Amino acid sequence: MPPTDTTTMEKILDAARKLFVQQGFAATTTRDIAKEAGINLALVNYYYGSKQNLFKTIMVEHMKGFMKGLSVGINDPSRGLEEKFAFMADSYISMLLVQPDVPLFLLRSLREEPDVLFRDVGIGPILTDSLLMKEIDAALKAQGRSLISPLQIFINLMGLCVFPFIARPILQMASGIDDDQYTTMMNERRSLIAKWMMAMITTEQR
Amino acid sequence: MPPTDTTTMEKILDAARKLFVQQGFAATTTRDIAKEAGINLALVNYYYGSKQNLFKTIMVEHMKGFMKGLSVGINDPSRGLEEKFAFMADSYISMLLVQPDVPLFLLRSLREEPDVLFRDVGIGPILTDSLLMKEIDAALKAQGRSLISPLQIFINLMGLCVFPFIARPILQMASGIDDDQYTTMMNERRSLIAKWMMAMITTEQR
DNA sequence: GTCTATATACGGATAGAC
DNA sequence: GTCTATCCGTATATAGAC
Repeated sequence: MPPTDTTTMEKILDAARKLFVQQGFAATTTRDIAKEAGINLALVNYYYGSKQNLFKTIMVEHMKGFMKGLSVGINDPSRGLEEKFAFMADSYISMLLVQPDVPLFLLRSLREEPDVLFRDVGIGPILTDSLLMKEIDAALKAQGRSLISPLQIFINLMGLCVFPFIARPILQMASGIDDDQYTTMMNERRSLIAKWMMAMITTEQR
Repeated sequence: MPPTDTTTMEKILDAARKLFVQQGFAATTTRDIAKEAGINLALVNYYYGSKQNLFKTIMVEHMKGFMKGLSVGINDPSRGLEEKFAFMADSYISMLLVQPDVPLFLLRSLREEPDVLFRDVGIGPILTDSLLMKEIDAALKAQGRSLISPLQIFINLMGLCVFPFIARPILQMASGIDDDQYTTMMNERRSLIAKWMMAMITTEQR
């Protein structure tokens, strides 16, 4: 995206983002970051104080981006339930094809520093009163399946989108398919997921 | 599980397993391991040569355990398709409730050292000729949905089982539910997943 | 703002006594 | 087999010159 970087601060941030997301906090050194950014080692601390602080900056940035996108998707009044599923799946898959390492980075980071979630990102239970959850709930009730929590369905949506990217190495090995075939499959999921979601909701209770 | 450890080698292995799985390779020090095991620092290298080698031992151990369980599940001739789904989901969820950090550990490790997969574990495309894949394929064809790869369905199965554990922190935050409620939900999934899987397969093509 | 040089600490690994 | 002591490389961070 940035062919010619602008300021030194941004060079550092770009390098740090790339390395932290790929390797995590402990495996990334400030020397790696300085080299990747093409700047002097001392400048990392000059601009960002500490490695910890630089990491937190990257983490909060990604976390906020995710929450923002999610918030828009689950509260879009212009789309019905299936359209919401389709739009969200398509959006996530587009993002994941470009940045496949981000989910693992976020999930890993949240285990190491769960406090960041509500301290620096200010995350609350944004799902609870969302339009999407209301619509899922209504659809379930229409099928007489009110015993199932709408959250179960939401978890499925996220899992169907994200998991194939997180688990790509092992899934590709176990199935013996190559990179191109896998990417093709991910693109097919753009439209499949919404249909699967509706099938899970509308299947009759047994 | 082990209230009284036996040999020094096992003490080290148990400590290393716990810490590596929780924190990953880079964030875990040999000193941490020695302290956790209650043994002398020098003994780590005495028994396992290097931190790298100890880590690989743990990684291969978990990887083989996973592959073994998977191999059994997908080739069980005594169960039909829906029963396979139900059995596999139930097995995975039981394991994940006890060891929720293992999937993230494996997926992370495989990114860092993908070679270990076929070098030390000897993993091939075990899915390709499995009974489960044949059955999924047959079920899809029976619905006139031969355009969908059975692998897509398998990915869904794994995602529905594993993802809620990997993403637990963020999902719990976003929904505002507590630990007990979340565990209850995971237990409900034991029986839900197989039904969802069948719904995804048997829903009519549109 | 950017560089060199360095303080300070920590981590992996081993030598050698017991 | 287990311990103490230590070597040696590397990492974060900063002081101070330019």
